Amino acid sequence: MANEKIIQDAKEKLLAAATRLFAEKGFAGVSIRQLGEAAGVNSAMISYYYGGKEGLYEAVLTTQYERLLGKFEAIADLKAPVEEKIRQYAEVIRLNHTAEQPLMARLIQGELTSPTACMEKVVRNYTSRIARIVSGIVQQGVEAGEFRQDIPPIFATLALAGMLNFYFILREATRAIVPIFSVGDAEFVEAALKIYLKGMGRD
Amino acid sequence: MANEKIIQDAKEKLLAAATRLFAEKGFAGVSIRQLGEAAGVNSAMISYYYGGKEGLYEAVLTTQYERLLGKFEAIADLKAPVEEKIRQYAEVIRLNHTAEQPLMARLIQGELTSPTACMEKVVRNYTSRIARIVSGIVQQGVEAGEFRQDIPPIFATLALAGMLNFYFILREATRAIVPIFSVGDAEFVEAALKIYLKGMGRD
DNA sequence: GTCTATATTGCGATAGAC
DNA sequence: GTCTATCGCAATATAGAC
Repeated sequence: MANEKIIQDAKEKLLAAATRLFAEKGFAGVSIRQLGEAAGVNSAMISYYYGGKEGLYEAVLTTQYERLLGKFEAIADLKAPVEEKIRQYAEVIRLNHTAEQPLMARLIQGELTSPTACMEKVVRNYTSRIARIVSGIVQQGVEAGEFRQDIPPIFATLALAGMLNFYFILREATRAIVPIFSVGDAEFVEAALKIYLKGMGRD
Repeated sequence: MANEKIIQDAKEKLLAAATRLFAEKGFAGVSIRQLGEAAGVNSAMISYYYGGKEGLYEAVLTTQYERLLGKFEAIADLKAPVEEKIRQYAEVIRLNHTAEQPLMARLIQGELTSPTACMEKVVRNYTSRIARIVSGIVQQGVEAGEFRQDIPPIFATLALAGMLNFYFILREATRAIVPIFSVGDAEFVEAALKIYLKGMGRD
């Protein structure tokens, strides 16, 4: 029905605007009035649809985490050598911070850095699930004899995730002033993978 | 004079309490009343000494950045092989997130992730200075023939900083639920250095 | 220097008209 | 479903007494 379409529109417009604004200013830095105005929806609708500002925030976080989780699961399920999976993982991280939804990455990183009290469970839940999936990929490399065996897979996972994500966090914070980031994201990812794949090599 | 001592005490107590509270809850998440109460100082003193909440925040950030910058400069100035400098750098990061001032690290990381509008210049200034110093250490390794030459030093620096810092960011956000972090920080740092030093090796 | 009291502004949430 | 109006509260900042 057309009515349901309109409702969906208002809900989705709120979700989209909230994703952007929360990412830019953090949960405490945005008011429901700003959220409503940015979405072109009356701010009272936030309570109506999401039960309040916190409910909207949780919806934003969950949506973005689910999207990311799905991508990592798809990579883990591929029939491919481990190096190819690692490269695809890196590419998801890169796209995630650039072309696709640059702000969503910032949102998740922000919540990671200083979690809102009420969101801790959500963050911990998804973080551990993602870590487990990527760790499984590294484990595959160890079992295939391609990766060294003296590093626990979860440590190797966190090292890789850190190399890639931290660069983009920093780039976002310092871009346009520091000349560091003039070379390009793809070049950094390539360099990081060189270090990582050699560092994890078995020989 | 005793009077100056007392003034200094109030200023310092505010700075110390603000460092802790801003780190825990972020800039927007703390009120000047909370800050004053935690410091045992009347909240009106914040405007008196620091010109307002933002001025206090800037003082906190600058103080902590200077502290960190000094440590990295000291390492860069050492007469030591590059591997030793890299290990000391990692140790500073580790201590910075654990024993010494665990919350201050969170504060800086938080500001890095989503800078307060008014703090962007401060963050960019210190970030670029720190990046340049650590990059100089890596450059030394390249020139000494110990590190590979096909990775730009600034990329190698960001990769190292990312491996180490991201782990602690994640640990802080997920600790006590996810069993990932039961093994210990020093063990992770050792594993990360193994990957990094082998990955950056010249052979 | 310190503190009380307060001016002013903005917040999140909701009752009630339509 | 949507919007206006408003309640109750908490925020920062400051004037002015001491």
